[in-house]
Amino acid sequence: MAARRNGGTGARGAEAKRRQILDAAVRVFARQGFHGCRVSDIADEADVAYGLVYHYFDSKEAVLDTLFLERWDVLLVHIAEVDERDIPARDKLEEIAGFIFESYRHDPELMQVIIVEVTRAATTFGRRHFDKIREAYDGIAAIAERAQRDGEFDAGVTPQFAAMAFYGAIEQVLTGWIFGVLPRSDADCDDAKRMVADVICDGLAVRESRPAG
Amino acid sequence: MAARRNGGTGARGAEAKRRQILDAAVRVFARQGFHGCRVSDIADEADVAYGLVYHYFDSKEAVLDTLFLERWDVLLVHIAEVDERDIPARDKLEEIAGFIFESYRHDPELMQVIIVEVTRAATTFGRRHFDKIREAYDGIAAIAERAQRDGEFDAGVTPQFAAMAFYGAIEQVLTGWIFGVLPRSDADCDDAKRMVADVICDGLAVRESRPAG
Amino acid sequence: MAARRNGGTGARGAEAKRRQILDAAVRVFARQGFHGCRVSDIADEADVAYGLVYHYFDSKEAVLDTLFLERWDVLLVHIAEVDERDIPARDKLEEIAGFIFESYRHDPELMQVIIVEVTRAATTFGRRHFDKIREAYDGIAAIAERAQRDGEFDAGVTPQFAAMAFYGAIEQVLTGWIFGVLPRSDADCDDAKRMVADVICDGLAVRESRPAG
Amino acid sequence: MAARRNGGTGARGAEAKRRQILDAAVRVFARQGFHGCRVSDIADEADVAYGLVYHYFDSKEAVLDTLFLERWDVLLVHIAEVDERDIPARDKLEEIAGFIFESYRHDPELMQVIIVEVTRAATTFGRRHFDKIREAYDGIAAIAERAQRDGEFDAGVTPQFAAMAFYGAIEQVLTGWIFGVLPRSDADCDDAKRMVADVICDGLAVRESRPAG
DNA sequence: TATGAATGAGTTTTCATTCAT
DNA sequence: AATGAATGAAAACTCATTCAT
Repeated sequence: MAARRNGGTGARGAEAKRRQILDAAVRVFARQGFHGCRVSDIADEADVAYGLVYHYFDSKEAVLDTLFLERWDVLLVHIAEVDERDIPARDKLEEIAGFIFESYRHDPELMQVIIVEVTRAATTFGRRHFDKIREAYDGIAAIAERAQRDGEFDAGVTPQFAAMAFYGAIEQVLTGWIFGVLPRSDADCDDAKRMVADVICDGLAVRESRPAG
Repeated sequence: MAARRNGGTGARGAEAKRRQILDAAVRVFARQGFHGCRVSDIADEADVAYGLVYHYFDSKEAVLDTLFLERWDVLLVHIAEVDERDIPARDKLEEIAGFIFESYRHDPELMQVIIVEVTRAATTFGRRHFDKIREAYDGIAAIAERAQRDGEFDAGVTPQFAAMAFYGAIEQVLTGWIFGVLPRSDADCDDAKRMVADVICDGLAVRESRPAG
Repeated sequence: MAARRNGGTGARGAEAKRRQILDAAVRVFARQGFHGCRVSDIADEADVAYGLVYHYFDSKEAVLDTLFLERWDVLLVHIAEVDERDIPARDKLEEIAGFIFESYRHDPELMQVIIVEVTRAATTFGRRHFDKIREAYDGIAAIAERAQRDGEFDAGVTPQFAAMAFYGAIEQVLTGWIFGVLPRSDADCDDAKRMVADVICDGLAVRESRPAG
Repeated sequence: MAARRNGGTGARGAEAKRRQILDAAVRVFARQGFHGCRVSDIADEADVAYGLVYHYFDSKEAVLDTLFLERWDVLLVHIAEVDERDIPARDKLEEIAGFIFESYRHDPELMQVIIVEVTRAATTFGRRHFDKIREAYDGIAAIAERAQRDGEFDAGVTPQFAAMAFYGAIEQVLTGWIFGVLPRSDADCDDAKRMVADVICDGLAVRESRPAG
C-alpha cells in the first residue's frame, strides 16, 4: 500500500510485476473462479509470460493463499485492535462488521475471491486456512465473552456460538451481495453494519420499551 | 421415503440399487469431498459395478444434485408449512432452525455434504442450485416480513437482510460442528435452536427488563 | 507364452491389449529411448487409446519396469538352474553368456531396452532395480566361488570381482552390438558365448601348452 | 593444467570462475545426476550468478561435455602413449586399467559423472560422444591385435571383442564401486588393476602349470 | 440390468535458455 | 564480466463418460 522498501530500480520493477500478477489473479479468480481458470489466464490478464507466475509463486494455489493471507491478516489485526478499545461490545462488533463491509466496498473482487474461494470453500482452501480463519472467530468470541463478564451481553448463548452467528450473518450478507440475492441499493454498506449489529445485539423482536417501527 | 429392503426382484430391486448408490455417495462425498472422489469410489462403496452408477444417474454431478434436491425440498416444504401455522414468528424461526439442526443430528453426513458441497460451494453447485436455495431465503424473509407487518418484529432491518442473518447464523453453526470449531457437547442441537432464536430474535445485548444471566 | 488361464472372451481380450501395449512399448523405447518418447507414442504404436496405457499400468515407468522384470526374472531363474547342474564352472558361465546372447538374438529390441534403459541407466531405472540386478551378479559370483573351492578356478580374484568382469564383458559386447561398434557378422551369438568364456576363463594370453593361433 | 589460483583480475580471474563452475558441476552431477539437477543448482554450488553459467557455456549439456572431454582426452593420450612402450601387452593392459582405477581414486566424483552420465548413458551423452569413446576401444583393440600378431595373445578372440571384454570389465568394476556393490576395501585400486589383468589375460581357470590358490 | 474395458480431453508445473541492465 | 528477471515449450497423468457384451 505504501512505498515498497527495496532500493534499486530492478527490485522495484520486479516487485511491481509480482503485484501485477496478484492483481490480475483477483480479477481472474473473481470472474472465472479458482478452478475455472488456468494459470495462463492469470498470466494473460497480468500481461506477463506464463513462467513468471511460477517465478514468483510456487503454484496456482500459492497465488490464492497470498491474496487471502494478505487481506485476512489485516482483518485479524483490526479485530485485535478493536478489542482493545474502551467502547461497548456492541460498538466493537459494529466496528468489525463495518470494517468487513467496507473492505467489500473498497475491493469487491478481492473480497469475493476470499469469501467464495477460501472461507466458504470448506473442502479446499477453507480447510487449509482453517486456523487463520478460526483466529477471527476466536477474536470475536473473546469480545463476546468479555461483554458477558461485564454484564453487557446476556450469558444465555456461549461466546463461541455468538461468534459463529455474528460472523455467519456477515458472510451470508456478503454472499448475498456477491450473487445478487440481496440488492446492493437496498442494503448499502453503512446500513449493513448497523443492521448486523441490530440483529445480533438487539434481536429482531420488538422490545416492550422500543415500539415497532 | 418408506424404507425399502433389497428383497424382491425387478423394479423394487432396481430401486434398491439406486438407493444403495445414493447412500454410498453420501458417505464418500462426506469422507473425500465431491472433487476428491472418483465415480469408482462411489461404486466401490455401494458395492456395485462402475457402469451401474451411469445406468441410474447421468453424471457424477447428477448424484449430488439428487441428494441435495431430495433433502432441500423437504426443507422447503417444512418452511412453507411452518409459515402457515398460527404461532409467533419467533417460534416459527426456532422451529425452522430446529428442523435444520435436527436434520444434522439425524444424518450428519448428508447434511455435511449438502452444506459443504452445495450451499457453501458458491462457484459450483451453489450456483447451479441458486434458485432452490433462494426459495428458502425467501420463505424465511416472508416470515420476517409478516412479523414486521404484525408488529412482532422491528422494521429497522429489511426482511431479506433478516433472512440472510438468520440462515447465515445457522449455516455457520453447522459448519462449526462439521469441522469441529464448535464443540458438539457444548452446543447440542436442542440448545442450538434456542440459541439461534435467542440471538436473532432477542439479540445478545442484555435488556433492561431481562437481567444478564 | 502359453494359453492364459482366464476364462471368458472379455478377459482374454483384455489381457491381449495389455500385451499389445507392452510389445509396442518395446519398439518405441528401442526406437526413441524411454525419455525420448511420450506415452502417446506407445499408445499410438499399440493402436490403443491413450488412457488404456494408464488402465493397465500406473505410469510410463511402470511399463518399463514390467518389461524389465518379466525378462530379468527369466534370467535369474536360468542362472539358478544352471548353477545346479553338475558341469564345470566354465560350462556354466558359457551357458549363462549363451542364454543372454540368445535372448538378444531372439528379441534384440527388448534386450536393447533392458540394457540401455535399465541395467546401464545407473541414475534412473538401474538404481530402482538395483537389488534385482544384483541378484544376477550374486548368482554368478556363487558359481565362481564354488569353482574356487573345487579347485577349478584360481583364487587370486574374488568371486565378486570375477562376476563383475564376466557380466561387464557380456554387457559391453551387447552394447557394442546395439550401437554397431562390434560387427554382428564378425561376432555372431554362438561365437560370442565361446569368446566370453575363452576370455574370462582362459584369458587372452597364450599358454605354454597352447600355441598362439 | 597448471594450477590457477583465483588471484588476479581479467582473464585469469575469468578462467578461475569457469573452473569454479566446472568443479561445482562435478559435485552437483555426482550428487543429483545430470537430469536431477537444475542449472541454478550448479550456479549455487559454484557461488556464481545463474547467468554466468551461460556466459561460459552454451548449455547445461556443454558443461558435461567439457568435463567428459577434458578427462577422456587424457585417457586417450595415455592409451596411445602406453601402446608405444616396448613392454608386453599384458603389462600395457594392466597399465591402462591402473590408470583408470587411479583416476577414480584421485577424483571419484568426476569419474562417477563420466561413467554414469556419459559412457553408460547410451541414449544421451553416450551417443553423442560415441566416436570419442570408441577411440578408446580402438586403442585397446590395437594393443590386442598387435599382441596377437606377436604371438603373445591367442587369436581365438577378435581384438575388438577382447577390447570390449577388457573395457567392460573395468567399467563394471567402477560401477560396482560407485554403487557400493563391490566393497572398496575388498578390491582396492591396486588389487583391481592386477585382477583385471589376471582375469582378462590369464583367465579364471586354473592352468595345469599353475596350481589353484 | 449389469459389467468394466476403453476412450481422450484438459492443465499444472518444470526448467533450460535468453536478454536487458 | 556479471546479474537474475523474464520467457514459453513440452508432457505425464487423471478421471468422467461411453459402449460393447
